[in-house]
Amino acid sequence: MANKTPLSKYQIIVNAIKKDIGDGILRPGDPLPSENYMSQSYGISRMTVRKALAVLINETYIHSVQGKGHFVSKPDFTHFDINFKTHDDQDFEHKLLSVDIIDMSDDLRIRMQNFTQKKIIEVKQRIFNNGEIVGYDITYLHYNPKEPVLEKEFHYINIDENAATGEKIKKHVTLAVLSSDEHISSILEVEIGFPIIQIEATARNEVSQIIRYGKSYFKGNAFKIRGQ
Amino acid sequence: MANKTPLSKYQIIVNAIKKDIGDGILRPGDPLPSENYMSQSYGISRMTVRKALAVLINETYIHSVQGKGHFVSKPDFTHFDINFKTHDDQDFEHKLLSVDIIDMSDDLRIRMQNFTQKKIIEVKQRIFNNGEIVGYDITYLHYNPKEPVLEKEFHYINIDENAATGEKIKKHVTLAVLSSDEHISSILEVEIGFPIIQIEATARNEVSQIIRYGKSYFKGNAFKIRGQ
DNA sequence: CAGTGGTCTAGACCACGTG
DNA sequence: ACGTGGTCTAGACCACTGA
Repeated sequence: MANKTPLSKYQIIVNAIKKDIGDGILRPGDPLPSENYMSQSYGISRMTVRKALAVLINETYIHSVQGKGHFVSKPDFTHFDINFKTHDDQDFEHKLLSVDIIDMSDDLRIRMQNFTQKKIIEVKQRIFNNGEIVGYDITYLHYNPKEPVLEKEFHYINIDENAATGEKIKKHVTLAVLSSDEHISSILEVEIGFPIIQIEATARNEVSQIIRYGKSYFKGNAFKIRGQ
Repeated sequence: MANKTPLSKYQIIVNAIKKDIGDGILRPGDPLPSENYMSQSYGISRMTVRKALAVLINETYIHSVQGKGHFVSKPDFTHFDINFKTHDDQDFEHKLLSVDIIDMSDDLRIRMQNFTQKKIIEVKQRIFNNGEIVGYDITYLHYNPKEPVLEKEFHYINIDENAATGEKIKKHVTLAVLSSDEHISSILEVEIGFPIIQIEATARNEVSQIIRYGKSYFKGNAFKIRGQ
């Protein structure tokens, strides 16, 4: 019944504040006691209080404003932490179908808002779970003959490329629902009309140039989603 | 061109490690130098190194294993951080339609796996953006006459109720696609057959009892999704 | 100005993993 | 026994807010 390991000091603070929020003692917008106050009232160091607050910020219970304090956040009904995982909680396997350097089509030029580049890298992958195909992905990458972009891409795809200068890649994902057409049906091995979830992903650099554009097609029944 | 505020020491470490991961110098599974090593090699305190690592852990670039070290994580293609927001990046507004204490239907008994409770709280909300209705939500909550559950629920809905004891609520969200039927069409003001995204959310307590069950219906075209 | 959070230090002790 | 990460301290200085 009792916990085997006693809770750490910061975890006790975390739980106490969560309870106050849950009980409505602290309500959205309310300020928390200051770090120094909590440090003294709990009899612990300020750094330990900050560790507790960091956990709560990370879990979006609160947020901080420099010079003002920490405040209880509004519960966010619009946010979900989603895992595209299968029922048995296994990861998907990605199998490369092809990597090509192709001429940009007019459609791609428009989608990637790039009218100067002539060639682009196209990566096609099939996505499997437990031997069964569950998805199909096409990704287009900016082609720069000087850089081993593909290498980089396969090393670590979710990277802020300009991290060294502190610049951020802005990613955008759109989810849509459609019925499988002949092409998708043949790849995913489903009948035409099967519900498909299409995920369209765009990555932009600091100056809003699209440096990556991809589309994934998943079987509508192929995944499980876990919410925060 | 230059940054106005110089980067903090921990941010420099964060960027350096991100760059090494991006360049493939550090690859998934690789260990990072130990905290003490980085502390010495960068000439900063261990706590500052830990702050940098905490940021990288938070952004899922790395993970730690006590007694062993920090390791570069595999890029996770199955994870998305989703915001159900509108194109203008505004939040949705939730407008309460009704709150009732109702008799459990057989269907609900099965969905909530509760065959002892007779009554349950039903909360219906419509979800608006910019004056336009974009969604509809029905949530069922465990009814306990002794507790002001509703109050609590409206204070803060994303709460770990048993936080004080360290117990966790397990939440589960399922996303499905369907065509609008007559009922949904009348509420969301769309024609029958309109693409609808249905989100089904279940919350379980420590002993896997379902304490909350809800369904939301969103217009398929009503949202934008941001991926991590 | 005083009060707040943000960064950083130089230690300490503990828990865990491996040889 | 030793190296790793996890927790914690008691200070320090800075940046920002608001009266």
